[in-house]
Amino acid sequence: MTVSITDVAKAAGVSASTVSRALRGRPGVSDAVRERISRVASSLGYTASRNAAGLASRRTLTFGVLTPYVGRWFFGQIIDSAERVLSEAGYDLLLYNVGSEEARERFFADLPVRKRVDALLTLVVPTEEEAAALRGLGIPLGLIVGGARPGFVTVGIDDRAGTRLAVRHLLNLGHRRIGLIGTGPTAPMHWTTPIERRLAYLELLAEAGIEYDPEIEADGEFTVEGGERAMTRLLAASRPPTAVFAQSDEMAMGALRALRRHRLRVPRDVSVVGFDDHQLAEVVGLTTVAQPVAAQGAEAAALLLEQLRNPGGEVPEYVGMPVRFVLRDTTGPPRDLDRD
Amino acid sequence: MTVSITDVAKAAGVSASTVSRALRGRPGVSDAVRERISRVASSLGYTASRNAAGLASRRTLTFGVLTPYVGRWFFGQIIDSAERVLSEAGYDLLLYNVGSEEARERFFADLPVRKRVDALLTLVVPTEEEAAALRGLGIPLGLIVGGARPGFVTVGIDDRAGTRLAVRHLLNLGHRRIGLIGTGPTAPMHWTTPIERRLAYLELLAEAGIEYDPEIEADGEFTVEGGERAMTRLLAASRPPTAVFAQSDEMAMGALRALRRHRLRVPRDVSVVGFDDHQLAEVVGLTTVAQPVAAQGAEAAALLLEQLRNPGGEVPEYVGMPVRFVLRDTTGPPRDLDRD
DNA sequence: CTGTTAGCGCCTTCAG
DNA sequence: CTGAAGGCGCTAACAG
Repeated sequence: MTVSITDVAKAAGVSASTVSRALRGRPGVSDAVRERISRVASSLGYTASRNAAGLASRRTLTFGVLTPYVGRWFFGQIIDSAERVLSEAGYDLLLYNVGSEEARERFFADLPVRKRVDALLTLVVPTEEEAAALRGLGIPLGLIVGGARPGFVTVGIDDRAGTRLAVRHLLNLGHRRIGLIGTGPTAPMHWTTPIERRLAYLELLAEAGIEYDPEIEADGEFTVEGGERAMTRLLAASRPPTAVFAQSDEMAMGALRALRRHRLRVPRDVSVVGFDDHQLAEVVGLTTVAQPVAAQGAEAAALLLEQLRNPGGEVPEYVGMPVRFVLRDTTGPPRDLDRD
Repeated sequence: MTVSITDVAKAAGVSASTVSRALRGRPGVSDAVRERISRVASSLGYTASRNAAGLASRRTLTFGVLTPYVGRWFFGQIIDSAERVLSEAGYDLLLYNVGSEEARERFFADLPVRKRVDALLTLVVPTEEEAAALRGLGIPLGLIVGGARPGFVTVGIDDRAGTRLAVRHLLNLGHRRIGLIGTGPTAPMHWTTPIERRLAYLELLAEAGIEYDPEIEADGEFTVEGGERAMTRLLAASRPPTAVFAQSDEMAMGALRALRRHRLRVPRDVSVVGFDDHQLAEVVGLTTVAQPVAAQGAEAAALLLEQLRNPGGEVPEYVGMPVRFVLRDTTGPPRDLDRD
């Protein structure tokens, strides 16, 4: 039913090896024969099975991508850009969504990518154990996040620098009560982004001689809804903030929503800064810190491809991408400069 | 280096067949042996190669997903939800982004999924030729879109009904000059969504005795930026609209942005309705038509799985999902009721 | 330049 | 209940 290489070989009156060589453009086939074979192959609608080819050649021409979300903007952008680079290079992409604890365990228990992919790019930051399991795969590994991991080509941004841009901006405007929306204390330790951003926030407050107030820090779960709940909590503080730094644009948008519900004007009553430069940040006029998202996916994919092409070659351990402050409409001076 | 089934067989003192049977839970292995094998396998870190297994069994336990975008909200949601259902069922997901004309041609020329997937779900609406090529794969096929296609299990919504909800709302508010942002005349004919939505818009205008004015229809390319440009064009019309129906929330958000730039207030000066109920629609208070996006992906995946489990079984040709009108803050009565 | 011979790692008969 | 043999579709040596 499905046409195989021997079918083509017979039809073209040659051996299977010749068909294989001809179709893959390898040397050692006369032009005449090669052309005849191509014609026969396409008339029969033949395409080599990548699985079988991979089995024989030990190259699957497939990448694995591990992600905690597909539907969230940041991850979607990265998968999209990585896929473009890979398909351009002739690679397929096997996608694993390990967002739930359950799916994650299942993945690391089975490691279904074993012998199935030539390289793996992960958007979830592996625990030490998980990282070890991945290293055991014996293939090039890539990671996108704010800090390097041994054994992985890592692409990321300087979360601290980005955060400093955001918080410094609020300080320069005269804010002294600056709230933080990030992850709560339950955040997994291996996912460094929120930790780094929080530390930079604390650092800047300290530098400005402002005392940290836990009452104006809340967990926004890195989602719109979580950001909304977090902002609501901040507003209920005994002394609410005049400005808020949200660790992601999605949480910032949730915060904006909460403010609207409370009939508070932005930035007159409260200023808000996000992080990411989400596609819709411009639509809502959100002041934020931009990071090149798609570029990170493309770069990571390209580095892994390079590693596959040139196994002995040197690979950077960490590639940092630039961050950039983007001033829009959600930040302004505090209303009561003398309030604090 | 990488441990194979024979390694496990040797270590456990049995044959490879027995290992295969034991690990896959097939009958015909004594409990004692089965347990010994599992222990040995996991101590060796053995996982069967899905590629090799697929070659032998002719079942790849893999789904192919064809999509025009990954990073856009609608598609990301669908891929996400489909992936959940599939990984739950033990299937892997091979993702193909055929957004560019080039990638699309490459995909249909090679059909790299051939012999590589057990079923295929497509989020791009294939042309007749492409559909034929896919049918030639001889595997269950799924499609997510607003209309059925022969040979595909199709999941979708009633685009006309959804559009009617949106436009009727504007009419009820008293609007008579209602603009349309969708795709231009260059839209590919096989992608029915914009066509259907446009037809429903025209129908309703006709029913209301309003003459269609091409000057207040513009192409928004189904993106935020495109929507912004389209709205700008509508505002430049000799008689600008008092309300706009955007065929997607992303375009509607672009329209909102354009209105803000023009210092027009929403809904006082112009009303805007979108379509989709994007995650951030609530944040910007966008009135829209909601469709169950994730549910469509999950349903399509489930239907294909069912088809794989029960090849002879009956399959619905088309599964329609409900749409629902969501009233928020971007719509109101026209300012000058007597203006038109 | 081309064909033959061996597998790749696994599953599926078919014997026992 | 278990093992041996054969083959899935292809590529990689090795001969000519």
